[in-house]
Amino acid sequence: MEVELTEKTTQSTLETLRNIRIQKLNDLVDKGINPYPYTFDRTASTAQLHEKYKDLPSGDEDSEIFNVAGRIMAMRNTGMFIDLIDSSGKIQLFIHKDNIDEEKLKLIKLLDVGDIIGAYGYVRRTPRGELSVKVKDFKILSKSLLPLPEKWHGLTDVEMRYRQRYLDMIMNQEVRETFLKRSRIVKEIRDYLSNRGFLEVETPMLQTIAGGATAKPFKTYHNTLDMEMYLRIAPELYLKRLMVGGLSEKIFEINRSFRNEGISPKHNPEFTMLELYQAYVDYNEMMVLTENLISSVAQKVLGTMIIKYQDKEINLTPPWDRMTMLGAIKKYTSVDFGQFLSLPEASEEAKKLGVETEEGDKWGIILDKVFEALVEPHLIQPIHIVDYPRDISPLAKPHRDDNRLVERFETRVNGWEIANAFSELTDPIDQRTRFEHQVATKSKNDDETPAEVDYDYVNALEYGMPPAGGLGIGIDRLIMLLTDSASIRDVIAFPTLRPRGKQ
RNA sequence: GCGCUAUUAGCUCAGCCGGUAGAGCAAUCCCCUUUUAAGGGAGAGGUCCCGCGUUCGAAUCGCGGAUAGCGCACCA
Repeated sequence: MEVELTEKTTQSTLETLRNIRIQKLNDLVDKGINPYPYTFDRTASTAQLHEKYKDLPSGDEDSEIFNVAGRIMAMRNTGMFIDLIDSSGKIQLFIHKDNIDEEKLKLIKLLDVGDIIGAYGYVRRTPRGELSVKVKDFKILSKSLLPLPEKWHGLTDVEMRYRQRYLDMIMNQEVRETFLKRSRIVKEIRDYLSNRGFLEVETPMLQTIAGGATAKPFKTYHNTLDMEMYLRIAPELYLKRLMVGGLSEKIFEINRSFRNEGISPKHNPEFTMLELYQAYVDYNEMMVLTENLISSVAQKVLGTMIIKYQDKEINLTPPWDRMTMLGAIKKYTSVDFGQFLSLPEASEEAKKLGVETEEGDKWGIILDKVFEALVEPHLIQPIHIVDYPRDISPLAKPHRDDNRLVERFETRVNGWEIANAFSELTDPIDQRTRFEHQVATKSKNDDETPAEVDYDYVNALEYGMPPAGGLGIGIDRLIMLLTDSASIRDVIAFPTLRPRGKQ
């Protein structure tokens, strides 16, 4: 089967390069070689060979035969030396006329950088110290038709790195490492929780009322049911229904939520969250769990609890500091908002500190704004900020000692909110009142507060939910910290981008 | 959503007080053959992001648009 060349009067350079490779592909077919065969019996990874032969002296060779496979990243001396990469690393292939069929040797002319090949041979370390596979035979496993980016500078164009992540991964080893770490981090979280009796569950991403957080949802539509639906902004209300059901005293979910909001180095429209609930404990237990979980994952994946993020050093060794929200504000602004109970007073004090507030801002919102502007930037080392204003926390139990507050904490690392947890509100009457109040006082341009009360959830609570601690952790941000990534797009393989007209 | 910046060969980048384009790598052909960004030689490759304008003349100046990065706003 011959492949037709692109018929065009004006060929772009890329089309020309592609056509040359298609010609090589046709030459292979003419020789009876399938350029896209089915299998290859790989017997060693490049890393395994480097490990096995790390003490092999320069100039020496072994007689054991291996099959390696991977992508050609460079060819030197007209193909006599080939750099081959696989997922574990890189090794040099040495293809010399003394070791290989004359016919096979000619095939090298039909190879290109980017092709995936399998090679058969034994290991030799060259006099210059490079571990190589001395190739007796090789097989083309996939003919590549498009040229890879330049070998020295690689692929640096950020847009192309995100749009064509596969190229980014081929060209940039550290990108592969980041995503390998991402996978290991998520696995360690699962293992940590499973080992402590947490049951992993899945709850709906398609919801009729997007609740469990304050955020603008994505809207979508179900044809057969003929109704609008929303992509979830949080799994919270469904996970707590499972707590009512008593499926397990400890449950967790790690999966995507979606928020129809701005995109930034710390925000992607779809992001991964861990949420967990544990019956019969309060938020104090969640603080301990948070720091033990995160520090343990760091230790397992990175081998240390002291991590570097950009130019900072962050020590994740538990226990972590704790400070009340009011206390933290007092520490960094010298203003005790606990004494400014009335709205006008609080607003006035915020203004004095240079924090803009808006008409209609509640006491808790003013506090939150002051906190974000003046306190958050100082919180580089891990810290639990404890006891939040009641009016920004509709799903948390009232504080047992102060009715303006709820039993909620947010864990800050590097100034970012990494975790958010409460003593979960289980009082159905209080919950109903708060939801109804929320919906009733929702202002016109507020597209983040749910438009209707989730009475089904309130109904579930009326059957009785055990007292419970609940915890949410932003997985992407945690991975950013643990992989020293500056942008959330560096830890999400395919971040949300506008489509391009042409590629 | 607003502001700033970027967009030139497949890739990485020069060129920008206006005179219609260059390099390195990759690719092609030749030479060489134990290389490490292999080396030597030759030739080739472009809607300078798109559109409109100013001008005798625009990659370069102006306006509009596209996409992206960063900052702000919103949020995790």
